[in-house]
Amino acid sequence: MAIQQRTLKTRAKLLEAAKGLIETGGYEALRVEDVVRDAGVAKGTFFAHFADKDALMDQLIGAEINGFLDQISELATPQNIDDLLAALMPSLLFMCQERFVFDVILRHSGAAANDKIGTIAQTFMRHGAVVARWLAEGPFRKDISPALLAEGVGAFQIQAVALKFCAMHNEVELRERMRTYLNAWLLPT
Amino acid sequence: MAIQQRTLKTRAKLLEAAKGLIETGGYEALRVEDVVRDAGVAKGTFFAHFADKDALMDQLIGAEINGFLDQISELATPQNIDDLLAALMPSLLFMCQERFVFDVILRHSGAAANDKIGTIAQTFMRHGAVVARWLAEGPFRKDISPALLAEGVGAFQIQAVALKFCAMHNEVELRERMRTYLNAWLLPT
DNA sequence: TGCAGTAAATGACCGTGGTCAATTATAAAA
DNA sequence: TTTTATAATTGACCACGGTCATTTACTGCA
Repeated sequence: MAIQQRTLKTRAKLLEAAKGLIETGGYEALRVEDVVRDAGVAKGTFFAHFADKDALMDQLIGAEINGFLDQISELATPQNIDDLLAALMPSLLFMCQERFVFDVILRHSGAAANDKIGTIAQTFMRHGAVVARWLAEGPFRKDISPALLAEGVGAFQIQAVALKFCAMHNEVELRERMRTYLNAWLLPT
Repeated sequence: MAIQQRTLKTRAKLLEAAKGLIETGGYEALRVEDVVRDAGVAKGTFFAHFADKDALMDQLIGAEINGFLDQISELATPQNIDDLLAALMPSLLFMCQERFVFDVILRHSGAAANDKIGTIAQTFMRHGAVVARWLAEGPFRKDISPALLAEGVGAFQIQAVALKFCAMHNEVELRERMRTYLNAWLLPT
């Protein structure tokens, strides 16, 4: 039996309700009970559409990140650290908005063994591909592969955001820290 | 009024019970109710001693990591990537044992704004100091500060473990990935 | 149009982390 | 010793994510 119309409708209602609640209260305060109330369905229905609350988070946050990637993909290859930094900042700032969001992203950044790969994990691959292409084409170090360079950029992005949430290191701004990392990683002397 | 004897006794009982349960069932399966049952106290008592379940995890996991740091601290300064790698592997493997443990570590790796700094966050600082000293003394790149180099090593450690949990990249071993990172970061050509 | 089989939705129920007003133990002061 | 202040403990209770047997809606077929 094919997928029914109401299935799509219900899923859309759930997503719409969740988005509305997040707009007012942020991600951390989201409650499944509120989502199903606003969507006008029963609690069990939610879990027929999403494996768990985290799966909903994965979809919503993944969609946001994909938005940034759409923007980034249209850019010309950055020719220096400043341009690269400018391209990376928006998604970095998004990750910074809520500690909770950052934690969700960390949890989902890698696909679990036999599971289907999630939205956020997909964005990480997509992000890696875009950055690798840039690094291959731009004036950056060429002694290691673009893929490895991109992996490193990803690692430093996580590090920069993590330290942003850390009281001990707040005196240095996120952007400046990221600039320092990129210079050291991409243009060693 | 000074701290009472029974306070220390109760806390010790709770920690002992938790350790026992983790030995048999691992960290993820730990339940507060089981801890208080084994410790012979009421549930509320647990939360008088630990802000939440995560605070207990922070203490237990932090203690383990401090054990590795004690070992590491006695080592002579590594004179090459292989020796450095050998020194870093034990704690890396510990982080790998359970996805749940890795998530706890990530959540606690930075201190929250106005909170007291946690055990795991302390181990990260301690680890950074040890690695920075090594990198300052050893035959590694000198164009950037030892502190920055150590921060990078930390970032790559997280990256290596994260990819270990990711089905897409499992073909490369953790150790080899870490070696690749260290070579590229510490000895750029 | 009615029937059969399956997909979707329901909501009472559960597990577990966390709260708090009430109670009990402790130690200092009288 | 008795009183008193406060630290420590208790357990009933709540919040919220998640489950599942039952009910309802849909669709293809006779």
